[in-house]
This record gives sequence, C-alpha cells and structure tokens, in this order.
Amino acid sequence: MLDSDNTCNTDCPPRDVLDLIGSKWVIMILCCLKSGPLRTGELMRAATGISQKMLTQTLRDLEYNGFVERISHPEVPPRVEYRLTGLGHSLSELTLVMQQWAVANYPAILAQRSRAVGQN
Amino acid sequence: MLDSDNTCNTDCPPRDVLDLIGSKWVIMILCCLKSGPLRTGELMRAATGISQKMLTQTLRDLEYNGFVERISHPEVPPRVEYRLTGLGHSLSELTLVMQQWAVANYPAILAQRSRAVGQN
DNA sequence: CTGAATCCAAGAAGATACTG
DNA sequence: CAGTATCTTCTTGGATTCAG
Repeated sequence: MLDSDNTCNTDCPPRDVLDLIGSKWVIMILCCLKSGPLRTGELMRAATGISQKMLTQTLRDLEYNGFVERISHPEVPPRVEYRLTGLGHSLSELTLVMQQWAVANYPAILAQRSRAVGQN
Repeated sequence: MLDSDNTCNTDCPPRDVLDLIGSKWVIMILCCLKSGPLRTGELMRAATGISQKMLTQTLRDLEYNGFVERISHPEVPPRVEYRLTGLGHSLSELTLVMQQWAVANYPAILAQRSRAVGQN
C-alpha cells in the first residue's frame, strides 16, 4: 500500500529511486549500455557531453545500487567494461516507459507553456 | 523513435519531464491532489514538511507545464484551489508506475548496497 | 489567507591537472 | 586507458520577512 492517507513521505523508496534516475546522466548511461557492455572510453564518446568525473561518479553510483556491473580485465593497458545487471535492465525498461510518456505528452506540455507565457 | 544511435541528448523530452518530476516535491503534490482539489493551506498540511516557498514554487511550475489548474475565487479573504488537469492525472499515473517499480525492487537495491559496503 | 522577495547553506556538476 | 583530486560555479531548497 502506497501512501495510505495521501501523504508521500520524503524518505520513501520512490524518492530514493527518483533521486537516482533524476541525476543528470543516469538515463543516458542506461541507454548506452542497453544494447551491450561498453568500455569506459566508449561510454565517454557515447554519452555526448559528459565529463570524465561525472561518468565515473555516475557509474559508481549505478554500481553501488546494483544496476551496473564493473568488469575489470587484468591487462596492460587496463581494460574495464560496464554492463547492465538484471536489475539494471529492469530499470532501463522503466525509464523507457517514462520516455514514451514524455514524447507522447510533450506536445501538450509545450502547448500549455506557450499559452502560459502568452497570458503574462 | 527514441534515441536512434544510442545517444540520448541532454535536451530531450525525457530529460525535461524528469527534471520536473525529479524536483523534490512534485510527486508529493501530485499525490495530494490525486483525490480532488485542495486549497493552499490544505496542501501545506497535506504535504508534510514543505515550506511555503517550495509549495508555491512547485505549484507555479506544475501550472506552467499544464499539470495543475489554479482556481482563484474572487472573495475576501482570498480562496485559491488547485486541481489536477487531465495531463496532471496522466502524469500522476506515470509516477504511480514508478512508485510500484520502486517498492517492488527496493529490497534488491538495499541488498546490493549492503553487499557493496561489505566489500570495502 | 495567499503568496512574493530576500538572504543563505548545501549539494550537483563542470574544468583542469595529476597518478598508476 | 582508467581513475582520482581539487577548485569553482550553478542550482536547489530552507528560513525569514513583507504585501495584497
């Protein structure tokens, strides 16, 4: 039962998950990894505009929460791959639902926005 | 078609929507309004912990994007009600999906987290 | 009652330089 | 190649005060 008497506490699973996928690069990373594992450098190129700091930071976060698996090959030079876990795939499907909702309703949102600015 | 070549640009509808529902109080407000219109004061009490500034700020944002309708009754003292639009109800259903995913997968996430800290 | 304005602290994110 | 560390900037959110 979610939200018994119409109050959604601040510290609830939904908030926790939202803070995750709400962070700027998470969706993009999930997106990039959906079709298969990638190396760090490949991710850097695939996720256009991300800095190295944000990339590793986001990956650590995803790893910590069990959405991404880090595979380090003991070679020289170092080779590291990241791949979605089962939970990660599940999450990426959830974000897909959101994306679909977003593209479906975006025209309505934009229309309302221009209506709103017109009134001022 | 979302995301043709595996890149999800920063300025895309999904990001835009995420920035909206990712903001701290949006879900809670949607939640509170789901069962019917509420006045400002009622919202203040329903959304436990919110400040007045964040309440009006969040409402303006929701209004601007067409999720909430502001109904001002020309009375003294002033009486204002907020109610979900059709788009708002649609969005609240989307957040419900997220909430369900969150509660369903939260145990797995927590388990992974404790496993992660154990390794360090 | 409703809500706008201001000031302030904390966190997120970017740029850059450096290590194994 | 992969990752860390530091410094700076910008945004969020909270506390308080004031106005219609």
